[in-house]
Amino acid sequence: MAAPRTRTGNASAELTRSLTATDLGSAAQRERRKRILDATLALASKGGYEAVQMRAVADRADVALGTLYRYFPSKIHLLVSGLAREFERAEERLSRSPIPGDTPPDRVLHVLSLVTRSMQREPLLIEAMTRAFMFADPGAATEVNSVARLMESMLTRAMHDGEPTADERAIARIIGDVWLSNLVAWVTRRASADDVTAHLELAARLLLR
Amino acid sequence: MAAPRTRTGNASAELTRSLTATDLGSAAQRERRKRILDATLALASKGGYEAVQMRAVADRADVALGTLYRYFPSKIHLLVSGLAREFERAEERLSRSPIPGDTPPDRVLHVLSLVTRSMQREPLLIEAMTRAFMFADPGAATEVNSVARLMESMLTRAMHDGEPTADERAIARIIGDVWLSNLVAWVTRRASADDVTAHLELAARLLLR
DNA sequence: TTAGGTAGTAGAACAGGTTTCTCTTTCCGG
DNA sequence: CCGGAAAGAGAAACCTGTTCTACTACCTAA
Repeated sequence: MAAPRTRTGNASAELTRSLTATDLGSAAQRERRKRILDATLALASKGGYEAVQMRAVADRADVALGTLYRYFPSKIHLLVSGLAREFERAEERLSRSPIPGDTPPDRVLHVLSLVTRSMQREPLLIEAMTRAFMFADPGAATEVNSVARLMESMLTRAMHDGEPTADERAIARIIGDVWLSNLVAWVTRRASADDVTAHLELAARLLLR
Repeated sequence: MAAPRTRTGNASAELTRSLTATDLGSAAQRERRKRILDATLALASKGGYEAVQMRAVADRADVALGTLYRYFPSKIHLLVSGLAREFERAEERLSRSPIPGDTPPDRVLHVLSLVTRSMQREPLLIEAMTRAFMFADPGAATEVNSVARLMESMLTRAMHDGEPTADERAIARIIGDVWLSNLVAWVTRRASADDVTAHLELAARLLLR
């Protein structure tokens, strides 16, 4: 990034972690956090990664720059936290009704096709969140991890309701890996949305035969 | 990045592309390009992505900052071009002797284990190049593409000598995808080198059974 | 009530990627 | 050899992520 001046001090070891939703006692704080993430996603939707500028986010969220940094210690934390919130919402939506599809691979592909559709609906938003996720360094591991967990749980749940077997879990992880790599390829325009879908279907076919 | 001021002008359409090795007629230019990439890799080895600072690269390569930007229009182009050079060298080395391993999956895993070993030998270098590759935007598509091509050709060649079948190509691509995703997980310390190896072996086993 | 700590605001300051400007130097066709 | 274009040097300027300072508001425990 611009000038990640060699991080000083940092004794409390909590300085590099975003304030998670549960940390925030006061309603005003939850409200602030929501405004910040809303502003982030709005800017990302409109102009992608580069449009998510910290001053712009702070302005739009009606918060001082210092406050923004208190809630999210870097642009990466901010965007990945936004991604996590989107995943949480998606999982909530998914859990409300059974996932269509007769076989596990069908259902996995159905879930992933939702993402592919959102790629076409909100390309800049997906670009911003994907690039942040991929660019993250260990300092944002907590946030990245929670996204990875959500992703995996969505995929394993799609395979079937009960507890997944080890192989099923492995397959879900591989499909998730293919999906991530293809997302990256899509961001750099090396692959179209149709390419991504085709590759995912092929992977599912090869893995679940 | 810091200040990718909305790119102005850019009429020649060549401004956003690195000078490839073959573009460079003069020996002095090839030499300059080599010095720049050497400096880049040296700094990356020592301090990872954040240590590859454009002014530092220019200094170390004994080149003016403007010249550096003439050769590589951004830090991302620079690092991804360095990665491409490494891949070319690796492919050259690989093509000199047959790849060990009795079965296609064995050979693919052998090739990938070379990378895993280099991850342990030069973690910061791998971190720098991986993050640049993953963070790339369409402006660096040319460079990213050439890396992707090299990677795929290395993997398909590892499977066996002749022309690969469509399924083989697909499998190589999937394994490459798994590898990339795991590289990212390794960079954020969500996965150890052993985890990466284990996941790759598992993927190979599931795909090539 | 009051001292002290926490969260917030406003704005300056700093760092590093990128651009721009102004020479010099090098190269090349005539 | 000559003049102009292209390439390079050097340095300032600009933009945006990040950090820091000074100040205010509020909340809580003594």
